[in-house]
Amino acid sequence: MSKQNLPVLDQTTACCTPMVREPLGEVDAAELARMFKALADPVRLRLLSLIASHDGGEACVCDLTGPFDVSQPTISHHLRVLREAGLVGSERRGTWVYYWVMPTALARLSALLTPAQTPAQTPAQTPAQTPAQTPGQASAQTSVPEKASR
Amino acid sequence: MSKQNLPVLDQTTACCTPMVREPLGEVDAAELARMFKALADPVRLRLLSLIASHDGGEACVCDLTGPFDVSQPTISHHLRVLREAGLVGSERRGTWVYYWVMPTALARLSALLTPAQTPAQTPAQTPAQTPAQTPGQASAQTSVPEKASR
DNA sequence: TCCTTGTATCGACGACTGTCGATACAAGAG
DNA sequence: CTCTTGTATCGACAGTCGTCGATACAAGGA
Repeated sequence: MSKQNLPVLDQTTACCTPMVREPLGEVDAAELARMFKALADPVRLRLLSLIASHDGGEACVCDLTGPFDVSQPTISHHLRVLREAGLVGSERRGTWVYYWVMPTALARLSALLTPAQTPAQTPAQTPAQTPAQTPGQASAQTSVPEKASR
Repeated sequence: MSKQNLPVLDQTTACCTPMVREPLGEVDAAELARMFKALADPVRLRLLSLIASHDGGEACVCDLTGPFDVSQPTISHHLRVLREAGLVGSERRGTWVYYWVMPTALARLSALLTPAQTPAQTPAQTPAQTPAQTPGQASAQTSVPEKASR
């Protein structure tokens, strides 16, 4: 925890364009990676979905410690990670502390991962051996495409 | 690398429902966390955007090692992480190896993070002190909401 | 055949992360 | 005030991750 104490990520700087359109800059990539890192844990993912799907869009911590096998300090730690990534907000109300999701943060990540605007068809599945541009120099690569499976 | 050798994640099992609708199961959360973990690095995020925004939707590794400060083995390692998470595919064509994004994988994560179907208004920003359901027992919490900022 | 270039794997090392028990803080009840 | 309950912080520890140099493998050219 002695790394950097950037207080809380908020979505003011980086982009909302799908990454298919243009490559990410270093600064945007670093900030987005911090948000994805907060999502990169099964417990946090379930916590987030539990909060998001709860009545009223928010949940008390006492509703969140039950469904998990981990201890209460661990749940508290995960909630802090989600909060510091800007994915949830929190508020104490009397005895209990409530958490809710930040829809703008989720929407931003969702938009980033949107494959394309044109909903034509999935252009993968076989990359349709478009030679694109041969990296070094032009050479007709008519060799058999061989899966680099491992 | 001695952990588990699950070969490559493919999107056959888990859901495509936004997590706002229903809580994630343990199995789905674990698999989705593996995919988000692959996105949780600035270099991998930039690699993915570089591949996705490249001409023809695919890029040679030789196009990808240039824009980064890290070494070639590190780039190769990151590409492998992306491939084993099911986010990109790869193929050797003669001398060069090409990578492309898997749009279905990205679309699945994007759908999961979609805040809501109803595009009414953002229900956060002030959680609208709905008492929802008092956790332990009914008690009128009319105390002032105080931000649990840190 | 040997040489060169492109890419992947190996082994190592430092940094970070998830988890725990112990403990501290916050707020209400008696 | 003291007690109880809900939540957060503190250290510590094991496991994982990102990075590197060295090296191996793949493919084409001389």
